Amino acid sequence: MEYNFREVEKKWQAYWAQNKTFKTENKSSKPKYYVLDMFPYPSGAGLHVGHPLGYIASDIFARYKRLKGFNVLHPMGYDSFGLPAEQYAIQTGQHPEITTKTNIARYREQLDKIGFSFDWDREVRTSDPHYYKWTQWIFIQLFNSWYNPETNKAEPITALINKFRSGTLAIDGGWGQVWDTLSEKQQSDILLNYRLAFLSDTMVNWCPQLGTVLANEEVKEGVSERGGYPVERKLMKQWSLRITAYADRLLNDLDALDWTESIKEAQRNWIGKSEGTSLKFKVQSSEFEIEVFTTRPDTIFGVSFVTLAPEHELVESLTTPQQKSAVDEYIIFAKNRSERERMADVKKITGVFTGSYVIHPFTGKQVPIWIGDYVLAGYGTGAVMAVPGHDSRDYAFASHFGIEKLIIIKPPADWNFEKNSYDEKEGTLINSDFLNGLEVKTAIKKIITAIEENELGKGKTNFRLRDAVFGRQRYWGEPIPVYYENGIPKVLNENELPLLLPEVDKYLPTETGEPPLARAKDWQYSPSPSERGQGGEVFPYEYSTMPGWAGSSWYFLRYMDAHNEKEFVSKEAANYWQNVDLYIGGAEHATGHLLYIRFWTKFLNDLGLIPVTEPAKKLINQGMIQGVSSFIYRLATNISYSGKQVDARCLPPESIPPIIISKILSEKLWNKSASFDEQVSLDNFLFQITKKLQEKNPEKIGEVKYNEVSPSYPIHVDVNFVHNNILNKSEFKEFKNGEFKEALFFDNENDDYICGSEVEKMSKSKYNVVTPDKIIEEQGADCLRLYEMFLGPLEQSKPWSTSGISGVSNFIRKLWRLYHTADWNISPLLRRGAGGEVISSEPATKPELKTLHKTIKKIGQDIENFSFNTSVSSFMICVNELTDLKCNKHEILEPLAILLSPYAPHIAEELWSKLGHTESIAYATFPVCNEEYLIESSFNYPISFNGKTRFFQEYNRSLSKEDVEKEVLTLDQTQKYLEGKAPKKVIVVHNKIVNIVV
RNA sequence: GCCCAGUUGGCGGAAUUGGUAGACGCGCUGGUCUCAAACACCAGUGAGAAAUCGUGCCGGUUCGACUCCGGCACUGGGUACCA
Repeated sequence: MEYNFREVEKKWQAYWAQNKTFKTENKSSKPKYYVLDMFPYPSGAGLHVGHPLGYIASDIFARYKRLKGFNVLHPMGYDSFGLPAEQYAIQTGQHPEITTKTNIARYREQLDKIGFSFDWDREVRTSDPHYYKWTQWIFIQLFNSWYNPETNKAEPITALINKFRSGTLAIDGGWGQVWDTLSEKQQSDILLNYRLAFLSDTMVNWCPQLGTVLANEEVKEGVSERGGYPVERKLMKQWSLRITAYADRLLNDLDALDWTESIKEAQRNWIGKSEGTSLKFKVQSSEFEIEVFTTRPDTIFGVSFVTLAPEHELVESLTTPQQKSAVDEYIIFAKNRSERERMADVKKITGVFTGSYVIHPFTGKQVPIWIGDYVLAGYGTGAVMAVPGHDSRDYAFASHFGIEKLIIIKPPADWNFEKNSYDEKEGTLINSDFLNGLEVKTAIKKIITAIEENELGKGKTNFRLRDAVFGRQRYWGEPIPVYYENGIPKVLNENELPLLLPEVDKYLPTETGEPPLARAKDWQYSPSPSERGQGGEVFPYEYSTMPGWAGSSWYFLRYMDAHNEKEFVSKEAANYWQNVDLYIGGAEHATGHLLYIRFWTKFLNDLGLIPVTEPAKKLINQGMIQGVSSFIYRLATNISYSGKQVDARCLPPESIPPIIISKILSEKLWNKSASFDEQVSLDNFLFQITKKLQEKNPEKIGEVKYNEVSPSYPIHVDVNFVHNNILNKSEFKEFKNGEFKEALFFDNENDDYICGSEVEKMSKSKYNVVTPDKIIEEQGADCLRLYEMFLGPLEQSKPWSTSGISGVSNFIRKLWRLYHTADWNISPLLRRGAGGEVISSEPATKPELKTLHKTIKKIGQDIENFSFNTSVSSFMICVNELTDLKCNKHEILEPLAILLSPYAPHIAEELWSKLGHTESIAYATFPVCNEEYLIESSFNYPISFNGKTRFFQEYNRSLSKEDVEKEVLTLDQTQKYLEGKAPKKVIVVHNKIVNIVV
C-alpha cells in the first residue's frame, strides 16, 4: 500500500483540531517554553512559500520542546491593520475590514494545511476591538507617564505634577513654585514636554501620495517603504512616543540578549550613541552664544569656521544686513530641497556666510559663522565647529567656499592634504597651544578638563535615535483615544474603551486635507453625566490613527491571556509565561518592530505590569525566500505602417501583434559590437518578421526595423506559465487580460520559447509569487515542510526552486515502506507497494541500534542548533541504512517516528497509530541517545608527520571524559612517540589522538 | 563611505569547530526491469592518463587549515552629511 498523504494529512489535521491537541494551559507542572513567530500581515496575495519557512522552523522547535516535557506556548495571529487593505478600499470602496477578514480566512486555510501546532484558541487580530482596546489602553498609560531620569524609569505623570507643585523640580525655564497659578492650557503644554506619548510640532516624513506621515523606519532611501512614493520633510503637529528616553536602556540591554550579532549591531547603529562635548562659542559683539556638539574636542585649535543648520534658531539674529538677502534666499532653497534631493546629491555642497563671527574660546581669534544644510537641525545642537583639516565634510565645505584649513594633527608622512582631510583618531597634536605633543586620546581628556574648568561646556552624550512619530493620517488603524477640550488634549477613561473605528463614506482625506476620520459622523466625545457631571457637551476626537507598529509592539503579551476582558494580560499569566524564549522572524524588522516591542516591554515593566524587561530571550532570523522572475523580451520595433514609420508599441494591438524575441537575440540587439555574422543573422531575422507580419496583414505592413536605442525590453511574465524556463504559450495567452493573445514568438532555436530569469524579492507585481498550495496538493504538507527545511540553512536567503523536491518525496515513500514491508527477500521491484503492515517485535541488532542512536543524537543536536537542513539529511541516511539492514523492528521504528514527528507530523502520527498507539504522538517523549551504540569498532586513521601521511589502525576503547583529558597527548609527545618508530597502535577518540602504543 | 554576513563540484548545500573536503539531495552517465516510456532498483559522478591538484585571491601560523591570523577581490543585506 503506497502512502496516501492526502487522506492521512486531512485525517490528522481534523484530529488535532477536534481533540485540541495543542491547546496550552496557563498552569502546568512542566517547565514553560514560549515559541513565537512574527505574525503576518494578511495580504491579498495569500501566503507564499517564504512565509512558512520561519513557521515550520518554530513549529519543529515547539513540537520538539513538547516531546522534551515542556509546557509550550505556540500561538499565531494577524497583524491586520495596515496600508494595503486601505489602498484597496480607496480603489474599490470595499471596507478594509471585509478585505482583511477574507484575507485572514485564506491565510488560516493555508496555515491549517501545513499542519502547524498552533494553539488557535489564543489567536489575536490587531484590528479586533477586543484587542485594540488594550493597544489604546497602553497608549493612555504612555500619555499618563513621564520618564524620571533620577530613578531611570517611567512614572505616573501625577508624580511629576507633585514635584512641580512642591517646587522640587523646576518647570522648564525656571518658573519656580507657580504650578497652581498656571492656566490649564499652560499646564497641559508643559506636561506635553514630559509625557511619553505627546503632541508636538515635529519635522515629519510626509508622503503626499499616501497622504500620511511615516516613521524614519518606514522611509527607505527617500521613498516610502510601501509603494515607493517620494517623501518630504514637513512641520506638523503630531503624536509621538518618547522612545529616546529609553535609548540608553535599549542599547545596554542588548548585550544580554541571545540575538544575532548583526541585529544587535543594527540596533546599536540605529540608536547611535556618541559621546562628546558641548562647547559654547561667544558671538562677537553680541549677547548670543552658539553651542556646538563635538566628539573631537581635541581639534579645537583647528576650527576655522562654525556652521549652523538652516533651521537653527539664531540664523536670523546673526545675519548681518549685508548678508540678509543671500541668507534668506538660501533658507528658502534649503527648505524646498526635499529629503530625496538631498540624498540624491549628497556631494553637492551648498551654504552661505552669515556675516557674523564667533570668538574662539582659546585663541580669541575671529571665526566666521556659516550656514550649511550638511548640518542637521535635529541632531546635537544643530551647529558644528568646523575643522576642515580633520573632518571630511568640513573639508569639502571649506574647499568649496575657499575657507582656511588648519592642520593640527600630524598625519602620516605621505598624507596629501590637497586631496583629503586626515580624519583618523590617532596622531600627535601640533599647532595647538597647550595640547602640542599630546596623543589624540590624551588631548581629548585634557581639553575636556579645560573646557569644563572655564565653564565653556561639558561632556555630553548624543543619540541618533529620534522620538517615534505615532500618528498616521489614515483610516485603517487604531483610533487614538484622545479628544480635545478647548484645544487641550485629553485621554479617555479605561471604561470608555475601546474607542471604535467609525464608519466613513470614503477612505480618503477630506477636501480640506483632514484625515479620513474627519469624515465620520459624530466623531466627537460626549461624556456621560457620570464622567463629567454636566453632560451635553461634545469635544472633537483626534483624527489620526496609530501606525502599523502599534498593535505589534505588545502582542506577545496578549497571547498569554488572549480572552481577558479586564486586563491586557493578567499578572498570573504574565508571571507564568515571562517572555518569549524563542522568537523567529525576518531580519528586516531589526530597527522597526524589534525596537518598538523592546521599548513597550520596558515601559510596561516600569509600571510594574509585567515582570520582564525584554520581549524575547532568543531571536532567530529566517532568511528570505526569493522568487525567480521570468521575463519575455518584447521587440520595440519601428514598422512602416501604411507608409509611416511608427513604434510598434504605439500601434493598436489588433494591427500589430506584440513581437516576442528570444533572450539571446535580445542581448545581440543591444550589443553594438556584434560581429558581421551576427549582423547578417539579425537582418535575416528582421526579414522573417516582416514576412510573417505581411502574411497576416499584407496591405498595411512595410518594412520592420528595430529601434536602435532600445531594441527590446523585458516584461515580467507570470511564473505559473513557465516550466523549466519554457513558456507555456497557450496559458500565456490569458496573461494580462489577453494583451499577448496574438503575440508572435521569434526564437531561433526551436518552437519552445525560453524565458529569461532573475532572482528577486517575491512580489505580486513581479508575477513571481509561488504559494505552498500547489506543493501541498501534489506532494503533501510533510513534503513541503521537509523540503523547505532541506533547502539550506534557516538564516540564509535563497531563491525558491522545486528542483530537489523529488528527493524529499522519495524519502517519504521509503519511510512509509519501512513500516509496511514484511518480506525483504523479494526483489526491490516487487517490494514497491508490496507487503502488509508488519512490524516485528524482535530485539534490534547492534547495527540497527547504532543507526537509530546516531540519528537520535544528530536530530537532538540539530534542533538545538537550528540546523534543520542537516536533520533532513540525517533522516534520509537513517532510512536508507535501515532499509539496507531490512529492519522492521518495533524497537527501532517507534523512536524513529517520534524523532520525525516535529518535521513531518502527519506521517509520524499515522505511523505512530500503526504501531499501536491511541494517543497523539505529541504526547510521546523524545528518545534519549545511548552513546555506547555509537562507538566505532575500527577504521583507518591518518597521521601526517614530517610531510608523510601514514594510516594507522584505530582501536576502540570506551573512555570517560576524565580518561580522555588525562590521556590526551600533547603535540611534543606525539612527535616523540613517532620519532623513528612505527606505532603499533594509535588510539583516537573523536578524532583526537589520545594514546599511541609504540 | 561605514557596519554586518557570505564566497566549497554542473546545482542546493555537509564537514563533529584544527584531523580522510565534497555528507545528503538534485542533475547527469551506464545498467536491471519494460514492447517502449515513466516509476523503481543497482553502479558511477570535483579535476587529471597519471603523479598529483583542488574550499574566491595573496601571504602567514601549524606535523596538519574550508576552519586560526594579516592583506585583497567580489556578492548580498543594513545604513548614510549624526559633527
